[in-house]
Amino acid sequence: MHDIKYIREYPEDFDVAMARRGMGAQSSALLQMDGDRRAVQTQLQELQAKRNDESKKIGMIKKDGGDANDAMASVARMKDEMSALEERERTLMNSLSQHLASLPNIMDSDVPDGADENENVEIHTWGEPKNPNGANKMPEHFEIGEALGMMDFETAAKMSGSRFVLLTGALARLERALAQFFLNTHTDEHGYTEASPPLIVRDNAVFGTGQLPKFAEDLFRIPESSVTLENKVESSRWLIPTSEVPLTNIVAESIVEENSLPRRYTAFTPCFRSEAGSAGRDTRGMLRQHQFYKVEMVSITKPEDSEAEHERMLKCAETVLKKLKIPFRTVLLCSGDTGFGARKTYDIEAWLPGQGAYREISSCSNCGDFQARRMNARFKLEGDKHTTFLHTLNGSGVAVGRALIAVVENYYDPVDGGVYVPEVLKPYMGGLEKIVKS
RNA sequence: GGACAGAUGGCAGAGCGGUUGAAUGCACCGGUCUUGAAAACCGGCAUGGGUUUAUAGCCCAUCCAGGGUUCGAAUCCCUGUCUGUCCGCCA
Repeated sequence: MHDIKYIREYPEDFDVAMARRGMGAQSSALLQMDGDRRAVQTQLQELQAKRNDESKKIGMIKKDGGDANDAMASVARMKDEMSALEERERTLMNSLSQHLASLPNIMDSDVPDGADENENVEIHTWGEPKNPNGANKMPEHFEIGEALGMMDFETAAKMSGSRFVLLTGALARLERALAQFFLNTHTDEHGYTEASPPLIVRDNAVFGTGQLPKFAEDLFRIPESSVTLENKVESSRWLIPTSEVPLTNIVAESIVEENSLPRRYTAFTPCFRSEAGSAGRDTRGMLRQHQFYKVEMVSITKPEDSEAEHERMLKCAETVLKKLKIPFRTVLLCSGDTGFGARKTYDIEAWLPGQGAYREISSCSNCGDFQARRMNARFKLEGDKHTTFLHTLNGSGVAVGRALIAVVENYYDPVDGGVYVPEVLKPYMGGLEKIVKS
């Protein structure tokens, strides 16, 4: 994990921005830390310059066969002071970086204030929810799936524990059909480049997207250790919690060509989450699993383009739900519900007749330059001497497991307990019209 | 898993422990020449940081990463990462 590029002038409202995140004032402490660091650095650099001069002299004297003892003694005198300064600089830089790494992203000014998800703001709705008030008792997806004999939680628990599911037959195929449909739509119609990324990543990748160091407990860790002569070195790799991680890290540590922007990637991958701390929530069914499939969209843009790209991405996600004819609503997350790395987030919530509620099926976030700073991802404007941090965005397009739930509940036929196949999925289901108990 | 070899600027590719941020070629940008183009010739062409009103100058750092030896490291030593080749195993 490298040092995060820090801000030199904190904007007046930086402390206000942090307060919206429930954090105390930061700017004066940061400026102080940075000032200290720079003072030490300047001192050190002056010494280094002197040392370099002396060393060059020694080189020249020795070349001519002269006596360089005076110059060597002079350098020797600087040594202690230099190593002390180096040590101090390292310490100061480390604490500054660590501090910066722990700070959340600054939210966009149009993110509404609010404590939690109850204060998110509805932007719009689409479609006619079946059973809008939950007046009629309608079955939930797990009741439908279990009755069909194609959704088996017990068998999955036997081999893997809780929060896993075994799909079989037409429901297993439905999952694959959804993924295919999403991917094809995003690549063929929305201009995304399909990627098939690694599912296991290193520390720095997860740090770059912001899940580390703060949210390590939400991830599945693969411990690794290598034994060296002196000691045992512990390290880790991580199962990706979302393909946002590998897709965004495509541009990590690089300076991309301006004319290659915006870059848009989509991938269909499993996602792994420990779900630590969510004990007791959504325990029934496959709404909240340790492992689920998701089609993800990631965009890399210039700063001035990220807002428009965010709206575009949201439309791409909404489009697949419209094509599936799943009623949904779109909400703008309030300050209390906006994630650590996001500047602004829209959630799309699909209507689930069995629950009589809208439930999250997609989350589209503009991260601004937050992730780019962490992973040092830049581009260079034509004619500009310096590089500029990119903006990164990610969105589910959409969660496959939850889309399956939505299809099962919205296309349920109470007459025979079957599930109609949505029109757009039929080509992927071998023309099957309806999933019924075999 | 075992045994070797390697990692240098956008690319290719030099580099004895000493004024090397780094030869040379290609690519790219600007100019001269030309009716225009090509060729030829001339010039420019990394990133981060410090200082500074300055994207002027000066300075520091960076030749995969982190340590070390040394007055001085791209060059020597150690560790890690990655790449290549061979062997073993394997979807």
